[in-house]
Amino acid sequence: MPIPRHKSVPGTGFVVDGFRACASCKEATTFFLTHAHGDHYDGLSERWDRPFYCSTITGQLVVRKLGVKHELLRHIDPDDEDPVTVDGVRVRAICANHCPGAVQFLFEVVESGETRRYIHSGDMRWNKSMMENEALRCFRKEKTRILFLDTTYCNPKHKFPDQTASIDYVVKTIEDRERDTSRGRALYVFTSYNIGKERIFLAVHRATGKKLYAPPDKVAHLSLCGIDELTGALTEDPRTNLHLAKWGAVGETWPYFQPNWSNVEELRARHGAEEVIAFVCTGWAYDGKAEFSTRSRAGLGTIHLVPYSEHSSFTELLEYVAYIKPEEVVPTVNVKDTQKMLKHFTGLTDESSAKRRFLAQFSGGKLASERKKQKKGVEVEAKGGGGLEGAKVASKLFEGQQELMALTGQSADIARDLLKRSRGDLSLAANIFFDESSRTTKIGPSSSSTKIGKSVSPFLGGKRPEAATGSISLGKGGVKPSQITSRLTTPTAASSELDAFREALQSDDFDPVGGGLMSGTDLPYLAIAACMDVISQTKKRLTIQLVLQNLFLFVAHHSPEELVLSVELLLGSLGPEYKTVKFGLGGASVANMVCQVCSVTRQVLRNSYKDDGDLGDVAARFKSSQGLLGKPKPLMARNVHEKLVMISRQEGARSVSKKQELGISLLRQARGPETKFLVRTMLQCLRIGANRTSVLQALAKAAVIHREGKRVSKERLEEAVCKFEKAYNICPSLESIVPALIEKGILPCDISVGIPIKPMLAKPSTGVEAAVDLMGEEPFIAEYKYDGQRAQMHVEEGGKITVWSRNLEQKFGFGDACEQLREALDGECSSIVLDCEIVGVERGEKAGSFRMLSFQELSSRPRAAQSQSPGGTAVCIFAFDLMFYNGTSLLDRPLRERLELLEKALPNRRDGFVMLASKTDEKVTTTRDALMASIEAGCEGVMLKQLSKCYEAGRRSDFWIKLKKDYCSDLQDSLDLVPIGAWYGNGRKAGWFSPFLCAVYDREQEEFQSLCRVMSGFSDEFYTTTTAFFKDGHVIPNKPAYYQTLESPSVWFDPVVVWEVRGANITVSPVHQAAAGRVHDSRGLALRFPRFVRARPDKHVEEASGPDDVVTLYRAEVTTRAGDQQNGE
DNA sequence: GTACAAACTTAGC
DNA sequence: GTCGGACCGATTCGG
DNA sequence: CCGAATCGGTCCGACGCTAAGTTTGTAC
Repeated sequence: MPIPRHKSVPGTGFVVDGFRACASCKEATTFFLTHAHGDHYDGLSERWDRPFYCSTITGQLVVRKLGVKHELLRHIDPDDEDPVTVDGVRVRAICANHCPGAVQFLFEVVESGETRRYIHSGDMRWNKSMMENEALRCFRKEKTRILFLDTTYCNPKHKFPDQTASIDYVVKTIEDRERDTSRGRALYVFTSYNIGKERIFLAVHRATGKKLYAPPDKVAHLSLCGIDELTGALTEDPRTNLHLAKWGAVGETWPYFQPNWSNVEELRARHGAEEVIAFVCTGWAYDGKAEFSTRSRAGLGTIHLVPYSEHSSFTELLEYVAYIKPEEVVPTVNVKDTQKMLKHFTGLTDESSAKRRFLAQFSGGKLASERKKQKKGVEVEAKGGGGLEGAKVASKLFEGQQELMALTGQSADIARDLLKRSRGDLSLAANIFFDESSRTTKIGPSSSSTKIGKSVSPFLGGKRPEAATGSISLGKGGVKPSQITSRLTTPTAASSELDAFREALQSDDFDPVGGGLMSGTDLPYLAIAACMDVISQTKKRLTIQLVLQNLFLFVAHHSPEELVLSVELLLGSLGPEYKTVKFGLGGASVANMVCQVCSVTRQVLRNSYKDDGDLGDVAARFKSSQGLLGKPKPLMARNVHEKLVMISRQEGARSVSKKQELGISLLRQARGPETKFLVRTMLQCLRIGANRTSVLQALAKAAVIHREGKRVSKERLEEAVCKFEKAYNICPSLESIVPALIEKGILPCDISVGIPIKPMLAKPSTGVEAAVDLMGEEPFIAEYKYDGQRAQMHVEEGGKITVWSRNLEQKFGFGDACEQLREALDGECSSIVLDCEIVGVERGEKAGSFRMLSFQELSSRPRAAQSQSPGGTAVCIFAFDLMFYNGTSLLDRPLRERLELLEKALPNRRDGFVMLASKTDEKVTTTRDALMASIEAGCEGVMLKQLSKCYEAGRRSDFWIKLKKDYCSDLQDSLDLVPIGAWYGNGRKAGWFSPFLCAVYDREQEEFQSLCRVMSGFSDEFYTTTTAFFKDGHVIPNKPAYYQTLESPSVWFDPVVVWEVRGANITVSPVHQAAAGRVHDSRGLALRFPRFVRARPDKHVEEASGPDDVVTLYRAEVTTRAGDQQNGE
C-alpha cells in the first residue's frame, strides 16, 4: 500500500499525520505529527514504537494523552534557529495558529540537484502576520511545489470574523453582564472540544481577574499547552462562576445548533446561579452578520454562538494560497471533494510551471493529438472556476431562501418571512420554524389512533388530505418529498467496504477473519445494520439463517465479548427476556425525532409515511437526501447499546425530551442502513423477517462452527440448535449461556428459582373432533381454560415469592396471590415453580363461595410497580402444573406425575383462594361434555393435555391443545357487521386499508354503531380488491351523523356491504358505541378477538346484526359466571 | 402549587 | 389473543 | 422412476380488545 498522497512528501518516505493509515506501508520511513488532535494522531498509542517528529508541546500532549513513549519523540519547534535535517531533507516548523503545539512543516527535498519545497500545513488558521515569517517568505520566493492544505472550510459559505473580534465579544458580554448586578449571579459556561480555545479563556481570565473552573483532567491537559499564564488561570474549585464544560454540554451542534435547555437548567441549578450565559465556540455558527447568534430562554439564560475557528476561513485559505502561490494545492481534509475544492484555487497557484512540467511528461513518445487533448483539459480546468470575487449578495439571500424551503418544506413566502424575522440568519430561521411548528401543530383529541400499537399514526393523526374532500391541496404545509430530495445534495455513496461486507454475509463459505468493517477490535453498528438490511431483503429462511450465522461468526472472531450485545441489537430487544429494557418511546416520540433529525415537517413526514407504512424507511429516505455539514463519527455497536439503555433510564420530569435528545444524537450519527434500523429499534418493530427463534438458532450454529470449524455436519448443527433452544427455554438469559457456549461449548440447563422458564404453550384447534383427533391414542385430560392471567409463580428457598407473566415479565401487583399461595403450601416445601391462571373473583359470604369475574375486571386491578399490597378485586389461583419442587426439576416427568405432585404440594388450598384447575377424569366424560361444562362454569373452554408427556418449556406443543368455545361454529354465533371506515395499513399491509371499522345497525335509531376494528381473517387478495372497491366510489368525505363511534378512522365509507365476523367475547368499551346505554350508562359494547369470516353479499346492510344481538351475547356471558361456585375441582 | 385532562407507552388477553 | 403468507422439508401424485 | 404438486410445520408480522402508569400541558 502506498502512502496516501495528502500525507506524503514526494521523493521521500515521510508520512505526515498518518500513523494508522501508513503504519504498515513499506515505503514509510519517517513519521511527522503536526499537532495533538485525534484525527491527526490516529494510530499513535503506547504501543507505537517508531520515532517521530513533532513540536515539544505536541510531544508532551501525546505522551500524556496516549501514553506514547517519551524516547520516541524528536522535536522540531518554530523557535529552532536552524532547520533539522532528516534523511537529508531540511525540515522546519512554523506556527500553525491552530492549537497549542500545532505547527506547519516546511520540507526542502533535494532531488537530482534540484531543491523541491513542500508545505504541510497540518491544521492551520491563516493569519496575515504569518507573512512575517522568514522561512515562509523563503518558500514563497523560492517556489513551493505543493502546499498540502487544511481545507476544512474550503467553501465560500464558511466565513467568520477575526479571532480577536470573537474574543472581544466574549469578554465584552461578560463584562456587561457582570456590571448589571440587578440580575443576580450568572454562571458562564464555555464549551470546547479539545485544546484550541485557550486564547479565549486567557482573555476572560485577564478581563475578570478570576480563575476558570475545569474538571481535573482538563486542567492537567491544558497545563501541558506550554502557556504558563493559562495554567495559573485554571482551578478545580467549581465555586467560581466561570466554567469550562465539555462540547455539547448546552446543546447539539450538528447540523444546526439546537439548545439543550434541560442541561442548561441543570447546570444553573447545580451551581446556584440565576442564569447561565454559555459560549459555544465553533467554526460555522456564522454567516457574516455583524451580530453573533444567540439563543435565550426566560429564566434559564442565553447561549452565544461564537464563531471562533482554528481553521482558516474560505477567504483566508485563498489568501494563503495566493501568498505562497505554489504550483499545486493538495487538500488534506474532505479529500473526496478534492476536485471541487481545487477549482477555488485556480488562478492562485502557479499553473504555468505546473503545466509546463505536466506537458513535459508527454513530450516524448506520445501522439500529438493526445497531447493536445491533455492540454485542452488543463486549460478548461483553469478557466473553470474563476470569478468568485463577485460574491453576490442577492444570490446569497436567494440561496438562503432555497435552503430554508428545503429544510422546512415550506413555501418561498414563508421561507422569506422566516429569514426576515431572523435577519438573515439561516440557522436561527430554521430554529424559529421548528420551535413554532412544534408548539402549534397539535395532535387533536382524536382518541383515534392511540390504539395502533406502535404505529406512528397517533402522532401523524388528523385527516389525510384525500380523505377530506380531495380538494385540499398540499397547500402551504405540504411540499412533496421529491422537492426536498432534489434540492439537497446527495450524500456519499455506500462505501465499497460495506458492499463487500454485505456480499460476504451471504456467502456459503464465509471467512470471518477479514475485518472489512471492523475498526480496531470494536464492532461497528454498521455491521449489525448491514446484516439486518440484507436479511430484510429476502424472505428465504435459509438465507436469513446463513446471514445471521455469518454475522455471529464475524463477531465471535473479532469481538466475542460483544456477542450478546449484538444478538440483542439484532433482536431489537435489550437485556434478558425476563427483564427487557423498555425505551418508553413510541410512534409519537420517534416521529418527532425523525422530524428534527431530517429537518422535515410533520406534514411532509405524514405524507411520506402513508406510502411506506414504515417510519424507519421514511427516515432513511429523508436522511439520505440530507446535505451534511459535518461527518459524523461511526457508531459502534456498544455505544448504540449503551445509548439505548440510557434512553430507557430517563424518567421523571422532562424525561421524554431527554430520551428524544439521546435518540436524536444517535440518529444524527447514523449512516446508510443504520438510520432505518435505529428508528425501528426505538419503535420496537424491527420488521426484518427474523425474530428470536431464528436469531438464536443462527447463534447456536455459529457457536459450533466457531469452535469446531466449517466442516461440521448438518446433524451436529441441528443437535446444537436443539440443545441451545432447550437450555434457553429453561434459562432465557444469554448472559448466562453464551460465554460458556463460546468458550467451552457447554450449556447450563437447570431451572433457577427466581428466573422464569419459558411457559409451555398450546396449539389451537378448530373444533371438538379435530382437537380429540390431535390427541391420538394417548390418554389425556380436559382441563378448564380460565379467563384470567397466566402466571408462573416461584417460591425461593428463603420464602420469597415472585410472579412472572406469560411473556416473562415480572409482576409485582399480586402480593395477595403470593400470600394465598404461601398458605396453601405444604409445610415441607422449600422451593417451588408452578404454572397457574390467576382469575379475578368476588367471594361470597359463605366460606369457600365465590364468583369468577371477567378478564376485564381482573385487568382493572392496579399494577403496582414494586411489591406492595395490591388493591382492587380479589383473585384466585388456579394451579395446573408443577415444574420444580424442593430442588428438583420436574420438567422431564410426565404430566400425570406432575399433577399428582402438584396436588400434594398444595395441601392447604381453599376454594376461591388457591385451587387446582378443574379437569375431567379421562375415563368418564367425553370431551364435548367437558367443554360444555367449562363454558357453563364461565371458562373460555378446555385444554386437552396428554398425560404421558413432559413439560416442553417454550414450545407450542402438540401435547397441549386448546379448545375454545368460539372455535366451534355450532357453539357460538357470529355477527354480521358493516364496515363504515378504515385506516391505512402498515408494514406488509401498506397500501391497503387495514384495519376496518365495523358496526352493527340499529334499526330503531337508524344508525350504525361501531363494534370493533377488524384486521384478521382477510386474505391478501381480499385486501387488494376491497381496498380498490372502497376507494373507487365508496369513500365519503365526512363522518355521517348516523354513525355512532368514538373512533376516527382515516377514511369513512358508505355502508354498502355486510361481513360475517367472529369473536370470543363481548366487552364494555370506551370507544365503541354498539348498544350504548343498554348495559352501561354511556359506554357501548365491543367484540374481543374479532376476525373476518366471509363476506355476506346475500345480505343487505339493514339486515346486519343489531344492538340486541350484541346485548344478548353479553348477557349470556355474564350469567354463566353469575352463580356461586364451590368445589371447582 | 394543585388538580385535572390529554397524550403516550406498555402490557394483559 | 387472532389470522394469513412465505418458506422448507417430506410426502404423495401423475405421467 | 422422477419431477411436480401438495401437505404440515414453523416462523413472522400484520393487527383486535382492554387497562394502568407516566409525563406533559393547562386551568384554576
